[in-house]
Amino acid sequence: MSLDGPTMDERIPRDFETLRATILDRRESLPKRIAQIAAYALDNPDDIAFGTAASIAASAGVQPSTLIRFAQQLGFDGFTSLQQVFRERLRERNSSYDERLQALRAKAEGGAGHRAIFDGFVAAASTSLDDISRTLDDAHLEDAISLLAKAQTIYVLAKRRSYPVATYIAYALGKLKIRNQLIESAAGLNAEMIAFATPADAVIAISFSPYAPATIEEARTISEQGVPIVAITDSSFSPLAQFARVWFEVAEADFAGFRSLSATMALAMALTVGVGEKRRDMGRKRKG
Amino acid sequence: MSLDGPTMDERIPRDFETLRATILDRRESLPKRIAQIAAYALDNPDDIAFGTAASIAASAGVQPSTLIRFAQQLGFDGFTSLQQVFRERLRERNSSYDERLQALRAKAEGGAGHRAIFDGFVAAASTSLDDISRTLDDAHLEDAISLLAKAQTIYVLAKRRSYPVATYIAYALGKLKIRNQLIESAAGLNAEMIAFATPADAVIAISFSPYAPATIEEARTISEQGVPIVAITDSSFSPLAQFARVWFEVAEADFAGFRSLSATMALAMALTVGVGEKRRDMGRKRKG
DNA sequence: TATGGATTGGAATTATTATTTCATATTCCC
DNA sequence: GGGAATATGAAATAATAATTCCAATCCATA
Repeated sequence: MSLDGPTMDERIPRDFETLRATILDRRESLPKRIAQIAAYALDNPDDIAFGTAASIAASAGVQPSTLIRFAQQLGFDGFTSLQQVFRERLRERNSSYDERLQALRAKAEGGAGHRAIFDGFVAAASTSLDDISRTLDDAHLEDAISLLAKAQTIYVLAKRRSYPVATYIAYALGKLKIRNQLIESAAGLNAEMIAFATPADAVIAISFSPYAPATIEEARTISEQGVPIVAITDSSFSPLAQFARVWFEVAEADFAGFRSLSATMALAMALTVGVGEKRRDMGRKRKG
Repeated sequence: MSLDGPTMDERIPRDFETLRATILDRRESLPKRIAQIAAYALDNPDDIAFGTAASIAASAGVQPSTLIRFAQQLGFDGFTSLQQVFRERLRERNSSYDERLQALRAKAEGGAGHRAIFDGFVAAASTSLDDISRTLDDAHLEDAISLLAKAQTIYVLAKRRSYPVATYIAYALGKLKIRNQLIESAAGLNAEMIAFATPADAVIAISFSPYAPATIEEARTISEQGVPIVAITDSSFSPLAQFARVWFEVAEADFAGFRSLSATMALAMALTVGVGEKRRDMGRKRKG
């Protein structure tokens, strides 16, 4: 009475991720040889995309007919339509990292419309991330996190272009329930705010060339009070570097006169969440 | 005497880059139809990798036999072996990009130290950028820029996690000498600020789930005043979307509970600089 | 351990696809 | 402008690959 078959309303997977999920889901209930080809398909998706039914079957150690049964069991009408999904997957994943960046840059430079601008910013952000993940020094990261984790209050100091990073740090520290103070210029009370900082506190200062004079001045003042500073800046000649206990050099790529913030943001978040984690560890040790 | 043919020592390109160079090199000396398919091949390498001789030929506007002649002229013995090169390219480039991100994610998940946290944020940012550059709709971008370029004042509305983006937009608009107003909560005068906005202005509103109620309320008020809104949000169900004239869906990857901002930042910068450019064009037309 | 149903292997068949061929058109050189 | 060499189009042919079919095997159940 019950008539199974392709006319049933079982949805046939159109994209690779759905297909993968479907296969994983049914894994247990599949016959031995079908399961064998299913495993092969998930392990060697490229082979499915490029091979012929015969070659794939041979590699997986089954008969071509089994491969077709596998496809049909998933709701496709044959191997060919199953293969389409595997090919689509390769198509959609765009070029290798380098090719991708090259393509973006080319589009950004050659292209006419506003899409080119967008591509330019994406390329700049990618380049910056690439760069920082290669150059970041693990030891500096550890040092900075230790230093900040010990602070009673973390002051965050940044102006102009770096200010968005500062606000994100303040937001994240707040969510992690870490006492912090964003030094903003709005009310003109910076000097007073800074005066409260003691050597038991710490500062995250962010400034890039051309360095906002106010940031540098405030960093000087605060370091003279004996408050340790973690600096994020763009060169070892940066005036910030000389006041800092630990400092990071972050090279952000720019486009259309605006530098990316992606690398700085990633570092800022790592510092923030790192401090949060360290604090939890310290709390546990003290109690335990 | 001179015996041309496949036995000559002309090297047949085995990898895509060599092939590309070879084609570019001979471009001038190729017959019309062969040149036509050569151009098509370099412009649509994916089609060559997956299509059939007939389908490719049709897309390129030539006969299948021409496609084969093209392959032979490059030293291959037929279309099939030429196609191999295009397939190999897809295979290789894919693994490199995937492996890259997977490696980062693996390090982030497996790694012990704080470096793992950092890698996690870099991976999240990369993924987000990757994603947005695939999904961003060019037409929406154009619409949004046109709309904003016409505005007398651009209001920027964002709270909490989105606030850093808003501050960067405000900074960039300021540098481009475009009149703008950041709607901040500090002084509690938001309602008064918003009341100044007219239909001749425009708003960039940014909010992600969980949507800050204040942002939604302010967006509603301002849209009821007839001020057009460009929204950046994370889902078509977002309450922001319903008030917006144009809206962008940006899916940011997250790590350790904090979402990346890299994709949103890239989009924000593209909008800002796009508006700056459009304004300059408009000014030139009016004068000329 | 017999029996029915599901699963599998392998060859036969059908379909699709690459390649070849040949007539026609175009180009280039004398 | 004429003729040879080259290039192109279109259909015929050859090759390759997908699919189907049926007999053999396996497995669970009575």
